Amino acid sequence: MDTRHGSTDEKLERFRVTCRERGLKITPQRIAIYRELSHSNQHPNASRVYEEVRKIFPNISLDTVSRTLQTFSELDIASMVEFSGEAKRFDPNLDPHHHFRCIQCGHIIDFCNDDYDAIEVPAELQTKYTILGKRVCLEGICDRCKTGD
Amino acid sequence: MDTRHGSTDEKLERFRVTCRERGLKITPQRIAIYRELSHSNQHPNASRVYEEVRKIFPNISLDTVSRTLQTFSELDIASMVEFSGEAKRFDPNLDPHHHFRCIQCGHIIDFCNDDYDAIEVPAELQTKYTILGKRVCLEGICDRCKTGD
DNA sequence: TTGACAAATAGGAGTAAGTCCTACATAGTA
DNA sequence: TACTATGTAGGACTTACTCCTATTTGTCAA
Repeated sequence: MDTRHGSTDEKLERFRVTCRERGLKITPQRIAIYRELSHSNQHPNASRVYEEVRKIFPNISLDTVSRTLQTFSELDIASMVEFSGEAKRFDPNLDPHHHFRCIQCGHIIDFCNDDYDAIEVPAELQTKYTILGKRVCLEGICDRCKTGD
Repeated sequence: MDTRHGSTDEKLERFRVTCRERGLKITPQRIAIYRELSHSNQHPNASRVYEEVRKIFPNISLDTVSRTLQTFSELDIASMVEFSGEAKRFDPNLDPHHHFRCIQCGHIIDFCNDDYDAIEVPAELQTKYTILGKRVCLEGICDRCKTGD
């Protein structure tokens, strides 16, 4: 899957173009971070990327890696895995339901939907893994943040 | 939505029964934590529950709240919001895709599925909120953890 | 090509959220 | 009612950032 969209060189060239378009300075650190992220298929966190990039830039700081990954996700150069980076959150609702989360205020809204409950797990996943839960996760801006903020 | 399944008293009675069934001692702290969780529709984290429960038990510790919520989710008295409680994880894949996450090793696997891409956002959500992303999140045990561990 | 300057970085301090440890307390039972 | 496994409080520790400030560096304009 990770080769569907071209070689590393192509990816890096697209990365440079995107940075220029969005007014982001192209620094060796950013290139190294982007390269490491796009090589990994582990959905790494900042610490993991930091450990790898440090092999090339021993003086890079974790803060730089953290900020850079954040910047990438804000500018749609990468995305952040939904709900990650939040404290453990608990839900007393045990019935099948789905989540909408506001990316601004973090509020999570439960909703029910029969069509979503009925989605099927692809056969190839079902044989390979033991599926224990399935849920549709929507993200966006909630009504409050849209109006008042 | 939070009243669909009966009054607070009914919930608490069911809670007591479940605890007994699973050999969990019924302590005043656990009752207070459960009550607070089931009153909230905020998907609270341990700190928030702690702040509330402290109003009734000023000496309760955050550790107790934390452990108790963890216990509740292990015994299916509550659930933990998927991916929460993990460090921010980043994904270089910007194409529509979905996530399977192993609840044992934390590994996240991307997969593509046209049916999942095609799911529609319910009209009432679409008018109320601005939907920016949608994804199916599956959870379970991955092939590695099933066999080797 | 060279400044100038806004943006980015390094390194250290600070913070949030949770987990570990151990002595003490108590719910459930016999 | 007394015993014991289970649970709790409080403090130390850990992880993963996030903030701050001085220094450095891409980029643009002359």
